[in-house]
Amino acid sequence: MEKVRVRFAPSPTGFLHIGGARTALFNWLYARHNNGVFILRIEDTDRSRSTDEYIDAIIQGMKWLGLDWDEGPFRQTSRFDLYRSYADRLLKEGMAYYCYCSPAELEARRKEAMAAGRALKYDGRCRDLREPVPGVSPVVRFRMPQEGRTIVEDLIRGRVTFANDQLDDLIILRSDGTPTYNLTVVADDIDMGITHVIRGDDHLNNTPKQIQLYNAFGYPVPEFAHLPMILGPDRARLSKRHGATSVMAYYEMGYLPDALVNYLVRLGWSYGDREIFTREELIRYFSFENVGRAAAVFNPEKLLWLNSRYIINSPSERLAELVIPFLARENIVTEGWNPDREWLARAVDTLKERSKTLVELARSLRCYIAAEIEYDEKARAKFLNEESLGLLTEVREGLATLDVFSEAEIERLFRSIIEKHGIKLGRLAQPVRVALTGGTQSPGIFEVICVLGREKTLQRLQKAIKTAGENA
RNA sequence: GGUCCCAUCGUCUAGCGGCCUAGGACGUCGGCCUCUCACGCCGAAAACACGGGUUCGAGUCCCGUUGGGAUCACCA
Repeated sequence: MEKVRVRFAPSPTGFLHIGGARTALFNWLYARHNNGVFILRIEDTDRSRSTDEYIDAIIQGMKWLGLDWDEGPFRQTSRFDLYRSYADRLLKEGMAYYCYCSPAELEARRKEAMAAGRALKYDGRCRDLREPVPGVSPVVRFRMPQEGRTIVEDLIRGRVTFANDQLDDLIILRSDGTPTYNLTVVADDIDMGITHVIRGDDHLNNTPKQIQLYNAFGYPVPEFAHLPMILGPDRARLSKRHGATSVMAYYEMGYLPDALVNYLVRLGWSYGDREIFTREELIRYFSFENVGRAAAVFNPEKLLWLNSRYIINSPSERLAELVIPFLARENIVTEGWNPDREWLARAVDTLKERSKTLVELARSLRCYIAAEIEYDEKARAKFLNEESLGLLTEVREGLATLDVFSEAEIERLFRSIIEKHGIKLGRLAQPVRVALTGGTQSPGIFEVICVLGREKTLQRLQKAIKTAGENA
């Protein structure tokens, strides 16, 4: 069988967004599953809206997601000669013609058609024009067959039939000679030997037109697979007004790329009851058979849950590395901070099961790293007072003289103190927690003490004892 | 408006005629665990849009209705 060749073809008129990322992902998965080739092609023929910054942003997004491509990136703006030759062929063979209608005329006729309830379609009045209209630079239109039907055999949708008389004589060359979308896609897909066109559902209506172009050029059509759209909570197509749609925004918010990939793939694809997959599993199991047909609502809560799962399952050493930029961004450390990695990993280890994002992880790391901690006012009032003063002092003295500063030894010390006073562990742990972290929520108190180390612990206890004294 | 697509819990989905008393996951609510918060564990509420067929039998097949979405550019 012919080697699978697929492409992701974004237009650089914005950042890589969630919808585009999923299209890229499905292409990538299909390529990898079939040991095929994944091509990145930048569709930048609309030069007024395309920018190099967006191209960079798209590439950055792809890289962050780990969607590596085998060929490209190709830019359509550097392939105009190719499109020109395809258009010329059509012109020469009478399958395309010059159209002299002005944009204003076209617009007027469209309005008219809309009012009359007809299809908004070019009426073909320049089809059989013999002589050029002087002083007008024409566009080139494709002579679309008007008889019969065009059938799209879609790997996801099944058979979709279009009546040819619904199809427009589409413009393939603008009046300035530049090619338009439908021409460039077909020319490129032919030229690049694309075997499977995997793209958003919004292109389904373009497909019969493109099939006619393939026919005109005398090339067999590729396989098509139209993916369902991703919707916002209001069931409208996901867009900026729904909040974060740029892939890199999820980096900023502390998401792991694998979590986003996992979430995106499950939006519209399933594999029995399974929710969490490694990349290798995704590649192994991926198939269009399991891709759904209905549009899916993007659910940030489930993504957040998945991210927390990925954080819990990531090695702490790895998380320690990943969280450093976030510590800097949160102003918890300064740029260029170079911690003891082993210590950081231990600190992360105590926090990762209570952090849903790297941002949360960074923030909760603050109490281990900061030189000074601030007390939460309510926590201070409730736990650093006359009642805890003695206990805090006892803990401090005990810790100061502990032979081995280990979790086991620290716990032994705590147990002996509560036994002596006949109190529950909470009565002792909470004041110490506030003393060491400033708040009432933290990892296990013995872990905290251990990670903090003897020096910092004693320092903070000292300060808390002073505060408790003043509060008494 | 024309054309095309879609339709199972709030959300993502399993289901490809009998295994469905409709399963899983997120979220929600209760409980357990417990030094706090989490994690984990147990449990609960929660869906086949509607109406016709076909069939011994329909969430599953067909038709219609309704409702959503996409598209109809010298954008891609």
